[in-house]
Amino acid sequence: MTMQVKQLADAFGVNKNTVRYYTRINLLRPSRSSENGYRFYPLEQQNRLRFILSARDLGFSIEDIKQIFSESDKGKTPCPTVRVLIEKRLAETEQRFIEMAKLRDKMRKAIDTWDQKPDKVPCNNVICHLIEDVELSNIDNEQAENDFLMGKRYE
Amino acid sequence: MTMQVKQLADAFGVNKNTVRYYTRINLLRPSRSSENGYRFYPLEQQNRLRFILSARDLGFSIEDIKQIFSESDKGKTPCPTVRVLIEKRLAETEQRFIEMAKLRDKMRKAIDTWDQKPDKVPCNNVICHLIEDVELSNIDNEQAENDFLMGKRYE
DNA sequence: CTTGACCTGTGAGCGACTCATAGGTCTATG
DNA sequence: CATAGACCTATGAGTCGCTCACAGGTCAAG
Repeated sequence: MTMQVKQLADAFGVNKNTVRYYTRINLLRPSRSSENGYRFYPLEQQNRLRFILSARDLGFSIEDIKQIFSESDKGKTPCPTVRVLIEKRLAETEQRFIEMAKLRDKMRKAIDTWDQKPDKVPCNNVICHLIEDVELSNIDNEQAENDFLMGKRYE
Repeated sequence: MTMQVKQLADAFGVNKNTVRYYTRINLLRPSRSSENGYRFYPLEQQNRLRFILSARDLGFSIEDIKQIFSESDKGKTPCPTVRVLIEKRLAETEQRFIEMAKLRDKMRKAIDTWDQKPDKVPCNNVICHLIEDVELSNIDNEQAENDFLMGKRYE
């Protein structure tokens, strides 16, 4: 029932160094063998790891998870905190999503136009004309694209 | 014509620490005052910075840019390398885009279902039921979503 | 001659791991 | 009972691309 590092890591499909890392930063709190210092993770700690992985999966940061634990460990409900935190993380994720989409489109467009262009040797001030020409054809109407990319919230 | 750090940074709208960082890692190679060691960036180096920023904007990594320079500095055309590298970076960007989209949807869905749910105090094995219940309703048909998210390549 | 705006190099911090190092412990087999 | 090999330990460094802090040197203007 109680597990050592490798057992626990294998049971949850994570790197054993990740388990050690979570232990190091005090997210997991195994008991220790007084003989050899080995960590032992009882059921409670296994549940803790399961929780950490679920929260991570939902986009919470390590700091978020620490904060959640700091409330639940006192017997307080962490739910209000969780509701606030996820809104922050969602906003960040949406921002990153938009940035990825823009970058993706920029790259695709570049590759597309480069197909027609020859390789060139660098000459005074021009290092790679492919890259340096991209900006020139970079007239974008960002807001329209944003509105599209954002999609609709469930309502 | 030749510029010091702050001038250069201001001219291109970047942090002066970024200019120093690029200099530190040998992407920029200013001349130095023999008296006080100050850096001076002539026109050639200003163009180099412009290039770095364009390449960065297109999703190239610092290592990529180093590689591009290592060819252009020898007078060789960096274009074939550039064409190969951007395909790699595009693949990564697409991957990250998909991950952001999935995460975003997961978070939105969670927030949506949480609206109906009460706050609860943690009790045996359950730290935050909001987070721990998400997995349960996590039956997704990933591939269909992927195909949608990927969009079409320009063809 | 002091103020304040510039400059220098180096080292640390960010996030969330992941790996390397160097060594201790346990179990099974010859 | 010795040894191999699979486990364990702690700690520090590496990843990426900056960004900032520190401690101090330099310069032009009032």
